[in-house]
Amino acid sequence: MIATSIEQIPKIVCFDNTPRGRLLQGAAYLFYKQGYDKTTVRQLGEFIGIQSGSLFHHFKSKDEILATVMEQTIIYNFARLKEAAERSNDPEQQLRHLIKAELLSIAGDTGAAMAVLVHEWFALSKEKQDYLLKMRNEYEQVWLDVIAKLRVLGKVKHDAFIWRRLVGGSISWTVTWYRPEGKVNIDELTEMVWEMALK
Amino acid sequence: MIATSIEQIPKIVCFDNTPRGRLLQGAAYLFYKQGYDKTTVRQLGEFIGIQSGSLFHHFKSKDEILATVMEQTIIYNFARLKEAAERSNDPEQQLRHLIKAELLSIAGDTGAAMAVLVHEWFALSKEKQDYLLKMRNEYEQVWLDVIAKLRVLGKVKHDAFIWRRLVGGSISWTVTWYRPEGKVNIDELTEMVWEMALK
DNA sequence: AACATTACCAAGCAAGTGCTTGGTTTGTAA
DNA sequence: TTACAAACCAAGCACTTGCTTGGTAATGTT
Repeated sequence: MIATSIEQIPKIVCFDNTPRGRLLQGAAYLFYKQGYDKTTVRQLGEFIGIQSGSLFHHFKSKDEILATVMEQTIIYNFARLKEAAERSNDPEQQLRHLIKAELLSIAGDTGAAMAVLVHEWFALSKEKQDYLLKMRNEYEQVWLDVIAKLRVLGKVKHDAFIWRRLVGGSISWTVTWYRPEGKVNIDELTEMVWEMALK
Repeated sequence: MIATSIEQIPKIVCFDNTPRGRLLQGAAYLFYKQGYDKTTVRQLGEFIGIQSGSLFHHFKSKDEILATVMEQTIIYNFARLKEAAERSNDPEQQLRHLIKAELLSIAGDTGAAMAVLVHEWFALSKEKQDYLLKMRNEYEQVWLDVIAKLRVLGKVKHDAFIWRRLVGGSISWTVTWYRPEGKVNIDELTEMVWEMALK
């Protein structure tokens, strides 16, 4: 179930192939599988094939490793979301694209990293939380722009923030249950969420 | 922001007033505010006003404290959910009651304890996870029974499990954002989720 | 070849962790 | 009053943790 070395795990797209990138990749996987606190620097070192002390040549603290995993994940998925929004001019179709993009982030190729972002949020230091929250707000703004247009069209009646959180909840929660080999794929799931969202 | 002793915190309904109950109450609060791993037995002892070693007169490990907090929370909210289901015979109304009951669990009087259940799941040992999963299945069955009736009526078209997870996601996710002093109350939220859920 | 930079090792420190132990106090009921 | 169990204390053990340090190997550039 849990891999013993970094070669055996699926690649997470938001990390490059430098030593530093592989380190983040391994960290994301272990944090995902075991949680941040239960993953020791010794274990992480062994996993990617270096001494635990050598980790601190790349990052000055374990906390910074976690923060960087999260930061890269947000950056990558923010880009993906913006691309999705630009793929159409019709708000209803834009919404569909946003839903699919977010599902891909969470249940697809960056799933492990997104799970870390969701589950280990409180393990972060307060300052790093604040920093990442700013990036998160930009991300949310893409959603809110589309929702605003849907409200003008009368397709969304409720408060935009609350509505977004309910829809976002359905999507984010997939992190706890979705498996690619299960009975629905991302497209079908997109369709279901989309129908629910647009009453 | 974070209380320094147990007298200052709001009571969580699922724990009684014995020394053991207060211990659980304090643990739930600290685990909620700081996370399980960042809460030390020394801190918990100080919080409820005993020596850290004395905790182990009541529980044989820190892990068991966490598991008990979760167990009591599930038991309490399972009872609440069953009551809710029995409050009506009309499936649509039953659904409304279920939604409200679950929102109350998560965003209401057992919110802190439910947050622990959600966030610290991985901190549990594998055996305790399995044990609690069985209770969780009973809980889910209450939902599935109502959904089955809704499907017969044509009110729910999609797969029952997936549908439940999407709706449950919206509800569970409130743990990350809902504040009682915010712009919607539980009843309004219930209504929003209910409308979304029923096509 | 010479240098600079990046990547890493081996060893260990200081602090903190969950938990144990042997004993004392407090509550309760006969 | 006595008996007994529940509740708690004070001290500390055994271990793990993140991280530092002083040095070496690998890599790339000119």
